[in-house]
Amino acid sequence: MVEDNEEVKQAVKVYKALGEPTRIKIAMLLTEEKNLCCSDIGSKLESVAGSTLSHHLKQLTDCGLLSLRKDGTYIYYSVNKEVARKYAPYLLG
Amino acid sequence: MVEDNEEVKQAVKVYKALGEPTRIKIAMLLTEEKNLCCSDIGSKLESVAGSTLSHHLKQLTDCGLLSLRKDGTYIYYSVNKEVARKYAPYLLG
DNA sequence: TTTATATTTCTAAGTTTATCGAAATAAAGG
DNA sequence: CCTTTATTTCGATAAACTTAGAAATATAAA
Repeated sequence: MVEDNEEVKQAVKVYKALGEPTRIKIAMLLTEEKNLCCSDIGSKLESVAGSTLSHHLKQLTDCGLLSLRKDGTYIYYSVNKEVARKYAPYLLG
Repeated sequence: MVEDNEEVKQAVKVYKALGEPTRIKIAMLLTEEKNLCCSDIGSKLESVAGSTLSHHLKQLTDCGLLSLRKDGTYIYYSVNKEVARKYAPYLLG
């Protein structure tokens, strides 16, 4: 019987996060150019509401794939390369 | 602007397939032991209806992650290692 | 040919997800 | 303090997904 340990749970979260076109594009954007903020990212995608983007970024950070740094009103996102390397090195090119 | 080429579409499909607990377990099972048939796989998971299992296996093969070999009434599944290596080498341990 | 086994397809239910707009929160600048 | 900008939370809706049972299909075996 296959079990469901914490590492597998994280893998599922990461893959669920990447299994959506907008989110994989965000992840790919951030491997090319780090430290983009929410609105920078929005301007590089087509027509996504801010609230939608916020949900996507939350999923990507909750699974550990993105990390963030707050600076004033802005939040700068980057790819957490260790997590990407472990589960989806495809992102790193 | 980020574009949506065929390779990215396959990546999304693969990650969507792996972003579900039953399916990632199937994929992991099949990296350990190749050439399992649908009912073998079912017996290694807990309580999944045959029809459900069939849908999961279809998703995993449609994205290219599994390949299959028919033999009589049975269908034996294996992991397509090239695809796994490209998108999710995590599966290969 | 009848029976048994393996798998798929169909249909339907219940759940989750993606999305948006509007309101709320947070911080900066005037 | 008021305004602007950045982001999140809330509430709602439509689409997609997971699941299962029943019926259908396919193959093998008796």
